[in-house]
Parts: sequence; C-alpha cells; structure tokens
Amino acid sequence: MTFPEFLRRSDISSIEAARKLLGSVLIREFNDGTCAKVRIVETEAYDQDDPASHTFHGKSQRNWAMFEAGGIAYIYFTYGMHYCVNIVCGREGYGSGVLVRAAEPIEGEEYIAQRRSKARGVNMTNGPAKLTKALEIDKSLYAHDLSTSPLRLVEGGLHDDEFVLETPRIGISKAVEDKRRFVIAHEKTRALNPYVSEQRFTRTFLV
DNA sequence: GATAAGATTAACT
DNA sequence: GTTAATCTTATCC
Repeated sequence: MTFPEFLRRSDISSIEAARKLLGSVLIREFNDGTCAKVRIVETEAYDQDDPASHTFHGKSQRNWAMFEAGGIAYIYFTYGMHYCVNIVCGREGYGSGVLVRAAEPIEGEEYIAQRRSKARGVNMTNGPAKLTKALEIDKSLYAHDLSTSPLRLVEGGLHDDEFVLETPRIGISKAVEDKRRFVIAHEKTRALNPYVSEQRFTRTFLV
C-alpha cells in the first residue's frame, strides 16, 4: 500500500487530506538524473462545494484532473506565468484537492537552487509557484500518479514539538473567512515553520 | 468577440 | 506598500 492511496478513499474530505498531507514528502526525480526532496509545510483545501475552488462550476478542460480519483496531480497555470500544484483527493466524479503552498527542502537543495534564479534559502520554496519552479513542475505532470516517478508523495508526519494551525486561505476572493489553510507551527515558541508563506497574514490568527 | 480576474512573484519606492 | 509582468479561463455582451 503506497502512501497516496489514502487519498483515493471516497469518504476523505479535502480538509482531512490537507491536514494529513502536512509533513509528507514530495520526491522529484529530474530528467538529468538528480533528485530533490521537500517536506510539505503549508496546504489549502478546495472542493466542488466551495465557491473559491476551480471545481465549483463543474468539470472543464482545465480542471478535469480534480474530478479523478485521489492520488494524482492537478496543475494549473495562472497570472500568465506561474504553475501551482494540487494533490487530488476523494472519489472519481467529485472535484476536490489540496493546494501545496509551501515546503522545506530536505535533500538536493542545490538542484532546487539551480532552478530558482536569484532566490535563496526559505525564499526558494515558500510559495505555491515558487515550489513548482523549484521542482520543475509544469503541465507535463498534469494528472500524474503521485505513487510513481518522477514525482512521488511519501509519508512524513509531524515532529513531537509541532502542531497544525488552521487559518483562512491566501489570495482568494470568495469564501475568504473559511479556515481551509493549514500550516505547521512550533508548540513552544508558537512560531510558524520558516518556509510557510505569508507569515504576516497568518500571525494575526495566532491566539 | 471582448473583457476582467486570477489559489502569484519579484522588483521597486 | 505598490506595481508590472503575462496569458488562460470564465463570463458577459
């Protein structure tokens, strides 16, 4: 049983999936044979009953992957220049998935740096389009099965001193109050994982 | 057919 | 904090 199989369960909601995906690891095997691994630290949940979701108005040529059974990638192009990647979840026929907003490199950081121009350190992967650039994820991986190379998802989990913080989502104009964004934070310091994007916005929800 | 907005980022003041 | 970059998709004549 590969890790992504839990995403295919028909009763898993995008919110459950978004929580469970925090701490899991994406393994990217590049065409040149090099490899990078990142740990997911920020996610957002979307589904077809959610006005902010691409799937709210039904299946289209753009979003059809979201309506497949879970465990594959939904990749979309936006603002004329950026790709973002979602991890599709739920049963076939129901459009739902999890946007991966940020991740921390745990292996092959030098290969990520090669692909991130001038950005260095946390700025290489602390945003949804930064991450796709860092891992060279584009339309060629549309609907790709995440249990197989060259982009795989494996189990991770949280450390003992970490917890999940939920907040409203970033950059949307509908359902703006819904707490469907999940980030990894530190128990004692209550600091967010340094790779979480939009730290300022999230901080206002730390009580 | 035209238009506006977009699950963003980097550069600049 | 503000703004340009850049193009696909959805929505509205």
